[in-house]
Amino acid sequence: MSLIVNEVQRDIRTRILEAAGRAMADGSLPAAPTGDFNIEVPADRKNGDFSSNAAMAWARDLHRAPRMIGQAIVEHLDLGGSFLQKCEMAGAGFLNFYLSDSYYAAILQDVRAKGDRYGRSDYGKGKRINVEFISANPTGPMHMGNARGGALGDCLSAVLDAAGYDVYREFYVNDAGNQIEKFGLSLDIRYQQALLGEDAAQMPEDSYHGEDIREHAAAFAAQYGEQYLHVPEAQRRKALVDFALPKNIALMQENVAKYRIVYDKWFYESELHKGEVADTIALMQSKGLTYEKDGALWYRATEHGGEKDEVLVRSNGNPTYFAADIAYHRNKLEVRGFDKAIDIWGADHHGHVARMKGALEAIGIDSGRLDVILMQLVRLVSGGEVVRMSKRTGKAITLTDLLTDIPIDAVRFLFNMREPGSQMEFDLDLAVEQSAQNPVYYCQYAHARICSIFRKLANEGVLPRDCTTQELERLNAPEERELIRHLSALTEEIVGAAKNYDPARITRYTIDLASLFHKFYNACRVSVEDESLMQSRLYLCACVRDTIKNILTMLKIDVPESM
RNA sequence: CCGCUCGUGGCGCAGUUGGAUAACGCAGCAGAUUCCGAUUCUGAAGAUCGGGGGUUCGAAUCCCUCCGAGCGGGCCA
Repeated sequence: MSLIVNEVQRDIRTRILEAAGRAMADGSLPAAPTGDFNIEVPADRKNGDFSSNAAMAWARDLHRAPRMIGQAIVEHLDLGGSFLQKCEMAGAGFLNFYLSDSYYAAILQDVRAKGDRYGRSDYGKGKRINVEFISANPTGPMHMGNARGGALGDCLSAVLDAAGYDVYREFYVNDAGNQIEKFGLSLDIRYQQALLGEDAAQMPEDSYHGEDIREHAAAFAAQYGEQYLHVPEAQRRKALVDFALPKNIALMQENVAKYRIVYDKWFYESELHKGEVADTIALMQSKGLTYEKDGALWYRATEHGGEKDEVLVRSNGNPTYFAADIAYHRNKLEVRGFDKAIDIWGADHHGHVARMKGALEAIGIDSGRLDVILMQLVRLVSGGEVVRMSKRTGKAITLTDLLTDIPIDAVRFLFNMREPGSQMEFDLDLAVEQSAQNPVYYCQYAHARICSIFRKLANEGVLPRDCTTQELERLNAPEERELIRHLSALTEEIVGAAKNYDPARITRYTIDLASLFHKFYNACRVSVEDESLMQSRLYLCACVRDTIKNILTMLKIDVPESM
């Protein structure tokens, strides 16, 4: 990856080292081995475009005051043939480097040359990553946690893809185990109640009490009448589950599609129960990781960092969710051979993380290959107050409700404005607002405004043309420089978002880009007499337009040319 | 009781492997502009970075401790 920003940083590093070498050679600095140092972008632009702490970092190695070392480096520095214009020492010994005009022109030419690939990199080196997200229980409607998980998981996947990973999106369908039995039981009782009256059967405390269960049962009763009342219980429940589960899964797939998420795979837990769960349990037994107690099979978790031992197979013979999950992760990392698995879970599952990783280690899989992103829950806010129930249905707000009320663009963007671990509020009023207050609208508007400039000038007979480096170097107003510097940071920003599993960096980057564009727009008129300057500014506009388009397209958000 | 996550102006939040005067937006105050698309800009004010200790040239960031919030600690998932 030949990023101009990275090249300059590497260049600064070698030039500092060369200068230090010369200073040591002529006795300005004592000759001694020196440690590591940083090149960074200072928070305050007054301190240069790049800054190094070399003089401070070496103070101890060389037994000299930081400022004295810095002075010697500056005096021996050779900036010939670089994008660097000058270097000054400041503060406690910082070496501040200033970029030359040619750097800014080079950035713009780079953006245009890369076109719709600008921002992409090969940082991830094609490593295969499985990102599993949403993975809602198919026993009921999807909720707000699934909404955030969907926006986060899909945009994170997009970011990882742009950073050069081979990304595989996966939805884990828990269509087996305890909760399915509970689902069948709940449907069964509602079915009997539907036909025989409310008193026919009692719903246990821990069954599913949602209205959706009643609706499924009623639909089933309407279709089959009483014919299932007199068959064995197990057969009746199976028929009910076979009736309702596909409907729930279909609804999930419908919602997910509306959300613009395309999964590479819907992985059914039931597939694992055809052998892999048993194999995994057998593997654990063969490794001596288990023992029997009270008729159940236990895993010695305490010997692998756990706080207490865990049940793998219940005394009734059914494997636990934990056992299936071990098999599932073994499937991802060993059977299918992904380099890495990323799971997005609700924060309430955090207790499961250490258990899961411990179990992977115990069966010989490097637990570092599993990363779990814990996501805090979301509260919906409207009119400054927390909203719990849907106004229309009077029931808890589902993902379906959200997607019918709020534009998908807003949902995808706004759920990615905070890092996953922070608990956030989702402002329903803001999400539908068509104004600069709404961050998505603000970013889309910047793009539309640029398109409008091109349209207007085209009507006047002005068509954009290529610009020479000298022309682009004329873009030296502070607003133009800020904007170009921000453009140059995109690739690094995407890599940073990938490294930290935090797509919020990209939404923030885009807001800043739009904001810097508006500042430029107000300070520097594009349509001016000076043809050469106008073309340079059009060139900059095109770079901003294409960059916004690249990002929004990456996040699967509409990029309107007018609005 | 134990464990995990988190505490940054009135509100919402940024702060990368420790770096320069803790950034930005909203509300509010004073003013300018209202010209390519419904704006935008400038200035002032506002923070003991939850409290206290420690590590060092240097801490919002790392360590300890206390306070507060949220969530966990099932043969639930």
